Amino acid sequence: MRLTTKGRYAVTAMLDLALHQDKGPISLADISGRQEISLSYLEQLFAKLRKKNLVTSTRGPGGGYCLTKTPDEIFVADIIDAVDESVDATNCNRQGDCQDGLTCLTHHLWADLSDQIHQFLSGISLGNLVERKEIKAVSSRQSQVEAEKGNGSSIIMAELG
Amino acid sequence: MRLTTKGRYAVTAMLDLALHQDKGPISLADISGRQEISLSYLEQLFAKLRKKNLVTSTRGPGGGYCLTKTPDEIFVADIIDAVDESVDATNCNRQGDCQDGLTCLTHHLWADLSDQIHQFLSGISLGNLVERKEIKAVSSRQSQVEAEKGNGSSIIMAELG
DNA sequence: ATAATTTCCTACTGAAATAGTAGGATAAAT
DNA sequence: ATTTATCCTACTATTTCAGTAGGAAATTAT
Repeated sequence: MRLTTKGRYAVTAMLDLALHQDKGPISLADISGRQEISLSYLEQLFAKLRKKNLVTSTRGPGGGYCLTKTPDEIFVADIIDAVDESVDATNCNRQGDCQDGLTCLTHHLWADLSDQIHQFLSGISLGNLVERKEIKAVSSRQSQVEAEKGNGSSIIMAELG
Repeated sequence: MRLTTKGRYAVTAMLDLALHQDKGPISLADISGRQEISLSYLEQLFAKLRKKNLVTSTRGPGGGYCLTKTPDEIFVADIIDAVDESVDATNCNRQGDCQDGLTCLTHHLWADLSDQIHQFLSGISLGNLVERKEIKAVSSRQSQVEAEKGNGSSIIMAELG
């Protein structure tokens, strides 16, 4: 089992999509700018997300990605699974054949742990995350930073603040 | 965060110790035989377990390793931690400085997940595992296999069965 | 004493995965 | 026609895993 930057990037990018979905298709360049994830790496992750039917794409100017379902119907577990980060802690892929075709001494422990993690992550939807106030705060901070980058003016934001 | 063979081996070996602690110091060769873990790799893992004061060692013939505390006082989380498999799912080691010194969009999600996993694994002691009937079953199977290897006779076991 | 056992310690290694980079092809809008 | 953006493949430095190898030091038994 691993949970590394890959899975975190995927969830972060999908959450970014959920937060900005009202603006139509969101380009990976936008997500890359806001979340500071390499554009090319994002492309590879979204290839997998698209294959798993979590997002749809439109090409050309004004194009980008949209969520296939509503944020409430997309769960963190689905996203992590889509980019090949298994949430399974057993060595045998839950087959129970970890020691010469039979179960190893700790098989049941890892199976239980896997259940715990999976239950937790499949209980949290993008919709849940969007509603969290800590995440709203981070998101609005990111929008400000991007706006300042975009028009090169910190005076406007200073006036708003 | 990762949970791989390393952490699983460590927990399995420690559980093996707990199951056989009545026989005095247990050699890594014994554990290696029963759990099918490379002896040399076990040595490296036990170097870490010893540093974290989870086991004590005695050298020479009849020597081996003993648990420092009772099985009820040793928790799975301690073991995994000892062999450097962090149970932390955040990218910033819970510092909250994952994006330019500030928290990234999904920081709180990974912090919560980390709490879940840690809570689960630090709630399970070696003593708990020893009492589980699935684990008792696997352990007695392993003892039989080792006995057959040892005396080269399957007749005796056939009589017992 | 000597031999056997067992821990202890360091260095090395093949394989795999991560986290990218690079370069270009394809499609759509202005 | 140009720009924007996805799409696709291949390459790569770094790290870690999981294990091998070889020997030193300590302890027990013969």
